Amino acid sequence: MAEQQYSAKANEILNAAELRMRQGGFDAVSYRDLAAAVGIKASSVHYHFPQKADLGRAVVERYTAKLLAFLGQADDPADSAETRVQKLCAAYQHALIHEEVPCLCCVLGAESLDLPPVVCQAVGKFFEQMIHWTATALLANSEASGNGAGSSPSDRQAAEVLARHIISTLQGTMITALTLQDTKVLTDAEPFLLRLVRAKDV
Amino acid sequence: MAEQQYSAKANEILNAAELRMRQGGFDAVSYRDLAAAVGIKASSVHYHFPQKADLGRAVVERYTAKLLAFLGQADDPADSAETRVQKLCAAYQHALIHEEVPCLCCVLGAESLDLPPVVCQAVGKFFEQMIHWTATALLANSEASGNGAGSSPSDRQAAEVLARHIISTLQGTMITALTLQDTKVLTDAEPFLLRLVRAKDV
DNA sequence: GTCTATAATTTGATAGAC
DNA sequence: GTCTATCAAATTATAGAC
Repeated sequence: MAEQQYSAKANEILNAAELRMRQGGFDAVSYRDLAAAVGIKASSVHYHFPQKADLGRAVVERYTAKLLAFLGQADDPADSAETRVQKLCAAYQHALIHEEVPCLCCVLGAESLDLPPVVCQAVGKFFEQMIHWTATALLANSEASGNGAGSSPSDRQAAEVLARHIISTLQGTMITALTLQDTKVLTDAEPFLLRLVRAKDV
Repeated sequence: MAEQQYSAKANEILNAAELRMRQGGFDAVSYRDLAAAVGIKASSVHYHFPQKADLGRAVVERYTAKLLAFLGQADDPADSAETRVQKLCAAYQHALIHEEVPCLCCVLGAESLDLPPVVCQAVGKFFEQMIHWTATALLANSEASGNGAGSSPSDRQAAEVLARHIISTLQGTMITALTLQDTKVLTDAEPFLLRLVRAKDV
């Protein structure tokens, strides 16, 4: 969790690279365009990120850390499972509606089969961590309530399955929202997901 | 619905282009690679598809027609809404598990913001037609059963929302399945979706 | 329909000066 | 850290012969 992990200029480059990747995928990023976006030359961008695959990995890792930081502790006792999933939905809605680009790992995940290995691994780790956060968010609730024994292995497994489903649905709705140019698909998903969260507790 | 819309060689090219696009997106396709795949030269591929955007559009349109043909009539009275959604799930499972590549429009949809306009429009049309098929599949059931009045406008709207959600979820689970290298995410989605279909009828 | 040849551009990446 | 200069390779696309 070291702050200032990248220099100010390196962060500018990562910002520009993240935006382009979220618009058009890994191949949409070029050193020339990044250079122009941050006011230096392409060879100077290579100084900060020698290989494009390393740049890609850095973008994904920073993105993952940012999103998890926004979501906060998955087992914050102040929240219910429903509230936590709402927070997750809000994060995805903010990305598409206000930043006007889909989730980075939605775009990169779709081209997984053609991604440089280090980038592909970073995307895989993003999904693992997001699913872990969500599964914990679903479970922490039932632990806090009545039955003090914590969550059983089968509870954990059910939460994992539901968490994967929730993350997947959010990614998919972003794609449909993009193609139909209508963010309603994404906001409409929230009640469907919350229904599943509630059904799980019953 | 003209048969033989493309020559045999053009179809070979479309096959190769579809595979590459489903692996790595629109930019992953190159005339050189396509030429090598079908045993001719790049300039000869240009004879069949002068512009790359046209090639992309053709791939998407043929893909859309193929999938809709496989799904068949959305209001076949022999099936229930549940059976029809199962058929839809089966189509997506077949793509990922047996063809070992995700849905073409999952990949292209994710890079919508950077696609040539004609390709983007074709992808949008794919989603519209898939959602229309699914909404009809959901409604045809309640029409066939007891209340002979057909579906009310609010029924149609609810079916549209659910249809968009189902299509979106299938796309999203493909992405997660790819990144986790585990097709279970996709097969696990089916019971969640069928639950929503059943809940709608109650 | 397919070929050779070629054009014009873009790409990721490196060497070396300042 | 940033620059100029340069490279080798790949890209879409066209002209014209067969």
